Amino acid sequence: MRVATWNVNSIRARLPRLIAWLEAQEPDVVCLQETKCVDDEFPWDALSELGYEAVHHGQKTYNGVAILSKTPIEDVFRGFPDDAEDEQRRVIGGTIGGIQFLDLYVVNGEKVGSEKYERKLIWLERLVDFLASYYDLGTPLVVLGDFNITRDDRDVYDPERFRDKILCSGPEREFLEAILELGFVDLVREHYPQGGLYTWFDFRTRGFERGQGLRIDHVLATPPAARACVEVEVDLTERGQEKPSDHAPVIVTFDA
DNA sequence: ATGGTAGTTGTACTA
Repeated sequence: MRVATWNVNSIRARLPRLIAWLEAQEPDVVCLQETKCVDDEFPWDALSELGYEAVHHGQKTYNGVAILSKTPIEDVFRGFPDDAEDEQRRVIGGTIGGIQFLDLYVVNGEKVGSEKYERKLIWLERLVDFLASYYDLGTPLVVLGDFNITRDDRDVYDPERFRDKILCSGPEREFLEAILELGFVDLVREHYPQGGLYTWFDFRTRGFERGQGLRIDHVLATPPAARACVEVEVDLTERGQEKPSDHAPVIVTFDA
């Protein structure tokens, strides 16, 4: 089973690329972030024509997550189960082929010390509580998506430039570590311990053209899922296409 | 310390 995560930065703007990428890569499961649309604008038919069933938790203009799958998606839930408000749609979960998936678009946080940053930390605390209380972490579970956090300096092209800045600050990284301490394996790190493999490149600084990126998209797996992982790839070719997202897809392969 | 681009939107906001 080939499983991908990709922040598409608007599924409507990215639809031509998404279709070409699905045809080329033929992943079985795709977790998307930043769909930036409501259900009525979601490209159900185009995805169905490619053989994908989809579940979506979207909103106008911002956020939005979706799971695409060639086989049935079961036990779907949208948002944290205890979130009555759910104004920012950042979470969707489901089970495919006996593996549970949790697709996340973590709050960006704008700038360390800002109000959005404080909301990011509160959101992350809630995520850790949710993972610890909702799941049996001895079962196959993959938590993946745009975490908007670098794990450590190996994930930063210029660590000094980003020292204690947003996406790299200590408190953010501590929440990512807290998730890993629950027993998750960071699959990209496991396969590329040397670092220097990035998933996001800032449009503003022409980061991709300069090789200046960050690894902020992650695939975290519980031990039974991690043991089945045989291959990990960041699709930098996609990031170099015309009209790309600012994020590259991350693809992992699980042996059946 | 700041800005740069992109998407959606509507003449600002988020990333």
